[in-house]
Amino acid sequence: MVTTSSESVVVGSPYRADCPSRRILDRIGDRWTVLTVGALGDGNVRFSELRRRVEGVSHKMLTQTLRALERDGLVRRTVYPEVPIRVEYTLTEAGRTLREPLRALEEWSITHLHDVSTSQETYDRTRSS
Amino acid sequence: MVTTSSESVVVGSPYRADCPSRRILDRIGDRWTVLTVGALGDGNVRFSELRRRVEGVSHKMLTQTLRALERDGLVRRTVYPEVPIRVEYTLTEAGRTLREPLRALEEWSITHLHDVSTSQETYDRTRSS
DNA sequence: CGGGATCCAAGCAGATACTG
DNA sequence: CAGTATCTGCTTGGATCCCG
Repeated sequence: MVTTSSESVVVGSPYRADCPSRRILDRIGDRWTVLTVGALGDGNVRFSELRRRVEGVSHKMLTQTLRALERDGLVRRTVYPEVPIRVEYTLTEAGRTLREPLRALEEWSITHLHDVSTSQETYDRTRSS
Repeated sequence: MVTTSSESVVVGSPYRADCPSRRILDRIGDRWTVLTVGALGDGNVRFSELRRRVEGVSHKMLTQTLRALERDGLVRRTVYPEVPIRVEYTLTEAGRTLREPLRALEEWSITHLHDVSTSQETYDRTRSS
């Protein structure tokens, strides 16, 4: 449990349960969030197009993810009342700044893909059988 | 950095469901993984100490996270057969390289903490009641 | 002390159906 | 086309007990 002392909480310690930056980490660390932000790129992207780009995402999950991102102020939603209706999503300024750290993570993944796989295989072989 | 061919990214397209880098992203993007890697820092850290540092993590989750990290080759586990037993965890070389991108994410969170909260409040106010 | 195994509740995510 | 709502299965994760 959190000891509620009168001591003021230091901002930069996400290991504390009460640190709000943890909530942010949870949000942006979400699987579909990472992929959606990446898929948005620079331009305005329609919902259906986004759905095609982020392979495997369900209708529901994409909607939820976009709502959350919009609520966080990272994505702007524009509705064109045409028939049929057209809705486009685009990253806000804040949203764009998020792309850097995410891309860094992505690059790390790609760089260490092979090593990690190898390590996993070794680990599994020395454990099973 | 992955060499891209012409316009579209070849290897680095985690939006495809079959791309293995997605699995990595899922793993390292995990809530406890991020916090655990951060909590490990530079030194050798005991299980119980780790549990204390990563506030809120359950016994089970910490174990699972550490197992996964060990399997990925990002964490080394050392057992000292004393009484009582002592087990220390430390980041491997590969594990240390992961800290940079994760720290970038963490910093982003801290930097944008206020903006995101404000945006959320505004969003909620204009929707409910 | 570290950690595996089990049980069970709660939250998450997919499928489906319906609206503007 | 974009989005909401509901229903439901399934995964997740916490609590607990036991073992080395």
